[in-house]
Amino acid sequence: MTPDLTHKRERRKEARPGELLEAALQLFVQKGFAATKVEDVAALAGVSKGTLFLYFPTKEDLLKAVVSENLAQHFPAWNQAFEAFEGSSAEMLRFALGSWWEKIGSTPASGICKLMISESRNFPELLAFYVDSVMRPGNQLLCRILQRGVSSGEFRPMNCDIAVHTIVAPMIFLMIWENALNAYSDTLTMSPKAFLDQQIDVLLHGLVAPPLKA
Amino acid sequence: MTPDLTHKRERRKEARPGELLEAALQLFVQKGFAATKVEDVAALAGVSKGTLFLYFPTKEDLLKAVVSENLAQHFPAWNQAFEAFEGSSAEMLRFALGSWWEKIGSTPASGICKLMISESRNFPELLAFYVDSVMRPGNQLLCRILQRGVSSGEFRPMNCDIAVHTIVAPMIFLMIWENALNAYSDTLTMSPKAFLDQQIDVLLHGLVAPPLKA
Amino acid sequence: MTPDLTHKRERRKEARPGELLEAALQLFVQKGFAATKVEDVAALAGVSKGTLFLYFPTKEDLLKAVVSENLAQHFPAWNQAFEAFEGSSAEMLRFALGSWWEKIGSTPASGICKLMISESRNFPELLAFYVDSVMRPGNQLLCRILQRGVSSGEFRPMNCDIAVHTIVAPMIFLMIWENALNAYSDTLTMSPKAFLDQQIDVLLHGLVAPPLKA
Amino acid sequence: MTPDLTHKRERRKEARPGELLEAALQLFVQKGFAATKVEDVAALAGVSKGTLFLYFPTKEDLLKAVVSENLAQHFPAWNQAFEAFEGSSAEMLRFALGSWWEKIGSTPASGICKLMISESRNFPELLAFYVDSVMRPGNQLLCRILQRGVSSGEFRPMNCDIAVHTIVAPMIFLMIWENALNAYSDTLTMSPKAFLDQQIDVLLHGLVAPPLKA
DNA sequence: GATGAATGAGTGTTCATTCAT
DNA sequence: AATGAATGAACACTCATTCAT
Repeated sequence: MTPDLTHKRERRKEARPGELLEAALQLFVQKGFAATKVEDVAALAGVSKGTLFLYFPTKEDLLKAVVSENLAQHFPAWNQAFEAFEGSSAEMLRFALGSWWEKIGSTPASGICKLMISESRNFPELLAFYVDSVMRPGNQLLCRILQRGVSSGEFRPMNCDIAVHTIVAPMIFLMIWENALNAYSDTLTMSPKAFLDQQIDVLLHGLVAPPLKA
Repeated sequence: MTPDLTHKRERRKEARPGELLEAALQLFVQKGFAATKVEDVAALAGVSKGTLFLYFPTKEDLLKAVVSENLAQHFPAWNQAFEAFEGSSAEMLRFALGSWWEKIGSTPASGICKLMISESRNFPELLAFYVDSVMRPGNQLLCRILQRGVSSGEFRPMNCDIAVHTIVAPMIFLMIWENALNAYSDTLTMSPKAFLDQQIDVLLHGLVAPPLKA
Repeated sequence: MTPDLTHKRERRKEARPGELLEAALQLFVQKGFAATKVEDVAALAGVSKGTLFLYFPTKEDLLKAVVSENLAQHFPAWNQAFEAFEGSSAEMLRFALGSWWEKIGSTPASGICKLMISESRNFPELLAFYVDSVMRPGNQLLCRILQRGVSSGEFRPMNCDIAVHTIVAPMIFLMIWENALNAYSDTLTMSPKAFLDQQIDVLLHGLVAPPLKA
Repeated sequence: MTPDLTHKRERRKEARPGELLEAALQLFVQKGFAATKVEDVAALAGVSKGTLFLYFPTKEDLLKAVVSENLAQHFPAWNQAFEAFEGSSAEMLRFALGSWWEKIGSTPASGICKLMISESRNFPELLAFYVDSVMRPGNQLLCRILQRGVSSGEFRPMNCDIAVHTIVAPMIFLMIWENALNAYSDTLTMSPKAFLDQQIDVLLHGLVAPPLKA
């Protein structure tokens, strides 16, 4: 009757793991790992409980897959962009944060951050994996941006390893805001864009007013 | 030594809730609410499972008590200190962060932050309570500090409601660092003090080097 | 023998609730609701504890199902039989009690009576349901039988609403005897049939000897 | 101050077991043995949980005491009344039921009947005790009344052992009515007195109208 | 004697995982 | 491959009983 039914089904079959991972990410971020039922994940993905176990042998394996599947394939491109960038270091920083917001911060992938915060101590290997494949590369990239600015004299001298956290903190803040506080959004509203803009401004120029030109 | 050990039982009775809350805070922060067994909380507090339920009718009530008991007796004193403070606004900001680090950031109470991030969506009333009794008062105090600096001309004009988050982000970052990442402390080391110092420096003066005096 | 044993699983699925209800009836009647463990019910039905909860969300729901499932499909047929009956009202009464004994009194369903007596005050809604679907219809049917006899002059005039209880009391007595006292059957023996026969005889003719015909 | 305080306290002390038994009877009848908490019994008696265990080593012992304490010291007097009775056997029957209603049926002691029905199979020794000290003596007394009537020609010949149950059934019916159905009293109303009167009338004279005197 | 804080065995209920269909 | 009925280990919570005060 429907000539492409078999085709559709095969497509679905191949899409299954992805749909399950998507559903799992959403629920794990929302309720936490322990409080999420595999049956709910399966239901959200539109399959039965048994099917989930066809693709992921245990709930913990599902978690691991959720984390590793969502992890930044972005670094190669970002590193390349860093090498090719021709503007000022301030512009580069602005570009980096903007790109991060577009690819990660504003997407469901930002939930991984909350997930790691919540579950890191229950799954240390997962944390190690996350540190190695996300935190360290990310910090290194930012560090290189800062050092570029310092070398060129655009930025003040600084301990870049520490200063990196100054850049990272508001990113984490935003991801937590999006994924943990939106339940209370009636009174807690904030425009991420406006926040990011002001944030970069403060980062670059500080809170202190410049001395009046004499 | 302690001559009134005769009333051991009664003295214990008064100490119990506190000991249980301490144990619960530790385990809830470490493993999350759902993954923590009430029996483990009781054992860590040195009592039996039944005893816990003598003081907290349900596990959820225990969580609520953990959050509310650890919250913000500090604001009255902090608000007073703000009124009485006589130095510059930059010094006031430094003082505020230092005081926060001493009373909260470096203590087990900092775990509440991770706890709220992890459980906010499962317990919206708890989040509401936290927002009302911690986040809002805290933001208001910081906002007033910023406005004081702007009014006196010490700080640049700014949207203080947004800028507050710039102050808060590294505080949250530190609390998460302490309570979520310490499992990986071998490679992730950071001196909170050094971070805070540099953080305030950047906040005040920005990353950009000042123009050379002509 | 049974060629369709291939669908064993599905056939079981349909049989499960019934088997569980049977087991629950037996144990609830024997030990009481509170003193019966769901695990024992499940074991008696030949399934695991978890399976029981697949069919009945709580122990209390199981109790409700036990009561409602065992109730009074008999009234339509009995009412019909009443309309069609052609003999004397004494014969009708004899027939009614005999039919009740056959369908209810001598079967496990008679245990519902003890169950209701024991649990009525803990589950008032259950009692309401029982009153509405068993006691009231039953009393009404008996009342109509008595009124038929009074109308025809076969029975003495009487307050039928009260007299009904005179018919019902020995029925309850028998059901209690069967379900509560059989543990002591060594010394407490009674032939229900003989009791019922004599009972009807007394009901019809009384204990008092008829005056000698002069 | 109050000179008889010590006296009062001693009186209370001696009254304790009785108050506890009274409370236990009420709650056991109301909720069943298993569903009754010893703490509730103690509270209803106005003492603490610990005190109850001072008088009754276990909950089961409390049940046993409740049953045995409430058991008929009435038989000696009743047996005596039987010997001395001078009226007709019909009058004697009427007197017996009236006396039973006054001393037992209309008092909290009637709850023992429901209690035995509910718990007999969980506590066979208790049932044995009840059968020996209540049921058998009671049946024997009634049996003798019936035989007296048969011997004198006042009653028709009958199998008294069976006929006894015909007398007993409405008594049990009344006790159950009082102790199990009163939760539904809105629609289930019945005057015990009226019921007993009509009951005796039917017992003596039957439902069947006497043949018209020719 | 009286109390009530403490205990821990016991029970209702959940849910990750298995496997016959 | 997909299903969902079945399982049973695990956990929150209860309550009879104990015992220090």
